[in-house]
Amino acid sequence: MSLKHAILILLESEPGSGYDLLKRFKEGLGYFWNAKHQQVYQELKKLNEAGWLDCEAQPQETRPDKKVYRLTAAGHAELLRWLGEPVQPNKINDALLVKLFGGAHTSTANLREEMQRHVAVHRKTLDSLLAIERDYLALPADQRRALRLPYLTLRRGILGEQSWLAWAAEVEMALDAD
Amino acid sequence: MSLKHAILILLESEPGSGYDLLKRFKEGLGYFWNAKHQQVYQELKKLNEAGWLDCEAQPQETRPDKKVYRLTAAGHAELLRWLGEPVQPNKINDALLVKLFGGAHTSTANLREEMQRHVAVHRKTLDSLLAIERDYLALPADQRRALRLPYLTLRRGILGEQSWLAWAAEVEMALDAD
DNA sequence: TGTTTTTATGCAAGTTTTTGCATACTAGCA
DNA sequence: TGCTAGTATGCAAAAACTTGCATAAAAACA
Repeated sequence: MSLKHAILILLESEPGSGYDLLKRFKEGLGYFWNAKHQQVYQELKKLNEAGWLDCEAQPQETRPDKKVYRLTAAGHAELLRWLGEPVQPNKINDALLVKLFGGAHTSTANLREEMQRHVAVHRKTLDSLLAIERDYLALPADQRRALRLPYLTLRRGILGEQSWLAWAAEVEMALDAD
Repeated sequence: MSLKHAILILLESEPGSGYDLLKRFKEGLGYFWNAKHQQVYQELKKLNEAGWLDCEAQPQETRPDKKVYRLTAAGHAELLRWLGEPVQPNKINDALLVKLFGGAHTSTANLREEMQRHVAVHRKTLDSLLAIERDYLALPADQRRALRLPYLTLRRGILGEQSWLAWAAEVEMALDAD
């Protein structure tokens, strides 16, 4: 599992607290790796106990204290080890498709509504991904170069969402044919 | 979670044993809902205890006994309830993208190899989905009509894999530019 | 004849993830 | 002034899922 390694990657580029990581997840990695705050805090604790992270409490005047984590040498080594190892192909668990698969037992209207809800979500995601892409493309060449691998993951999101919406159009046509 | 409901859907169309269900998973649902055999057997036990399934041991001469499960009225009601309820949008956890996101800490050659492994898997999946589609399209109209919802899930698989491969071509180009 | 695959089921232990609850202070809005 | 959103962390329990082990007989194959 890669929550561990997602965290290592984020902390490798910059140390931070659990809360910081959660914000960074939302901006980038979160599009293809989801984690609740409880899980991130737990995982940080475990990674710290395993010796992959160091933790330093950072007192703040007006806010609760931050615990700032950073990679240890062992953590860095583990990240490199993981990067050198093949990751196994993704398993997909998609409840919407399960519902559609069994959709014969419910009404077409119900399926149409369900699809519309999901279309709205996917369109919104696509919009925000395209906005990120516009910002990226406006960067100077050296910064674009530095971010070219995260950009490829962004492209995956964009192509994936576009493909999803194209499929949804097919589904709509098929359901309308009833 | 929908393993429960995936099982209910499969048993609604035809009663069967855990082993039967596993085979049916492989042929269809398994492309978008994964479950190991242990999980299916456990889940059947739970669904039986919850009163959604009935179980009847079916002795066989040459084979170990089969436990054939079928929906109860309560199970049927639960399936309808679930179908009427919105499913929440899918969460994606894709380790390959995590690796690519953090790929700056490893070699381009390593990333290229990783991509090639995944391309091979996705191409194979796409091929088998296209083969299923060919069979479907060769069916007489009434059978095609009966299977039109599962066919839509097949289309999702096909469009998704094609989109994945198009993305992989982009990645290959980007990595070659190094 | 020996090996692998298929049929058929399951326990036990571990890991991962979710859900629900809990605290506590600040800033901005109405 | 009271409400909502944001900052910042966590425990405990449950649910979901994986991994490893285990049995047992038949069929297919080489």
